Amino acid sequence: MQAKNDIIAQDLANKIRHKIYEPGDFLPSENQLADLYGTSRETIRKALNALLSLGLIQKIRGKGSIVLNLDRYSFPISGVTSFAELNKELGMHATTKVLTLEDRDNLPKQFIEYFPEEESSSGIHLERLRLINGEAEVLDCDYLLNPPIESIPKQVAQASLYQYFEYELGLDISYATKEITVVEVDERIKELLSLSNNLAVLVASRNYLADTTKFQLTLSYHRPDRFKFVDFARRKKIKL
Amino acid sequence: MQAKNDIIAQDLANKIRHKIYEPGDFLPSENQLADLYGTSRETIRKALNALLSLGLIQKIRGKGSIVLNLDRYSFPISGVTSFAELNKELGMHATTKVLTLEDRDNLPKQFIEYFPEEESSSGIHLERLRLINGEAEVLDCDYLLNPPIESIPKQVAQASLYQYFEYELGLDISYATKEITVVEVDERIKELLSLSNNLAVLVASRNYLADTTKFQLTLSYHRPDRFKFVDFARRKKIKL
DNA sequence: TAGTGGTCTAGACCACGTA
DNA sequence: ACGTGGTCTAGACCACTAG
Repeated sequence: MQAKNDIIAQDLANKIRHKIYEPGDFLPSENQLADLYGTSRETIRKALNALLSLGLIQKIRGKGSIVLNLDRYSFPISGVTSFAELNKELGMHATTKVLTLEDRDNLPKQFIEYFPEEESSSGIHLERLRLINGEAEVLDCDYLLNPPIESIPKQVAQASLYQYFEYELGLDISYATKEITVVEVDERIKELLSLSNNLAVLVASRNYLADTTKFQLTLSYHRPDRFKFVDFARRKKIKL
Repeated sequence: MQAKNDIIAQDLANKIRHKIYEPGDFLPSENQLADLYGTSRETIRKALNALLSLGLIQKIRGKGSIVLNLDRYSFPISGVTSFAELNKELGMHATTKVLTLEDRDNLPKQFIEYFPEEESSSGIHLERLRLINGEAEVLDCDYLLNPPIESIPKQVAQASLYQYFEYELGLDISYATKEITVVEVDERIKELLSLSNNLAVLVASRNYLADTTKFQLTLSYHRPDRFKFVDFARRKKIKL
């Protein structure tokens, strides 16, 4: 059973997506929405907060909730999302070539620099080349920690890891930390990505389950000329 | 008057910062916190949600709220934050050299490719070189839109734009969209940043006030070998 | 003055984890 | 059985924007 506030948030997001509420429009007021959805105002507010943090709306006191411009220029793709999901969402028609899929007792060399804390963890080493229109775009190097991941069927590596984790294994993927840098790569990666020099954009991430178990380390090497990371951010009220 | 839930969130964040609650510890339960702070549980939950989205804690149903590991490896610096704020927060001892500060009737050429929608907007063109230990690190090129920004005193350009906007002008800085790419730069930028080739990391952002007024366009050119962007992200429940 | 969002409350019921 | 977080409610008061 989905929470009522999530259902409402999803419904409003869909209506914004399908231009039932257009950028610049005001949503119905919170009281009206509460009537519309037959719920309390606090529940409506929780739904609106979800849209707020996604950058779909902006709330203006005394006036209402205005739909923001999410088209053309901005296109937040950050978050914890798999390549397969992005591919589907953006209609990229990408293909995946599995280069490596092997069980290991310790972390492959290339990962140690970025994830030294997992040096002696057992897991599954997975390397996949992502191609768009036949051109190499990204090299995804994953290390799936065991536990909690016992094994990866070959066709899953080819398709969607996240769908397998969430729907087959019932894992609750929750959060990630990411680090974007520019690095020098070796000849192998240079050739795989058809780079003109030895620089690539590296996105290194640690991915966690809802119970704080770390389950995935990823090194994503991107072609610098194709890399683009778009983000929506709100000014923090809390100072760390 | 600060909202009670913000005060509580700030207080808990401080206690986590100062290791009163350490990574791996559980916070007091929501009911206990409600008693401690003399407030209702829903207010506590709003405070905890702020810490959740910052990546400071993880809530586990049936168990409690556990403090996450924010040290060593991860260090979320994303969001809508000015260089002066980062400088202070991280103790970087950076200096700023103002290269350009002039009123304009239209957008400078270099901005048009990234912000075509503002081509004929008047504003203030500001270029600042950020140095750390005397070495050029970042070139920040800003265009402050007029309105809402009328003018920038020279010493403000030297110090903190955001402090001036928020405390002097009373502007309510609210959100931003950012785009990170790798670009080829011209000779001028190459020399300013002492680049060995003509590649730089570009962070282009549009910054908005709470009433959705766009007030700042920024092009930040970073040395690739020094650039690092760290982010914390939660898996989205809402599908766009 | 009326309507909007911002905040807070006191209580309720549920689902999950632990013992 | 008990404590935890997850959700929802109906109402209250406030601050702000508008006509």
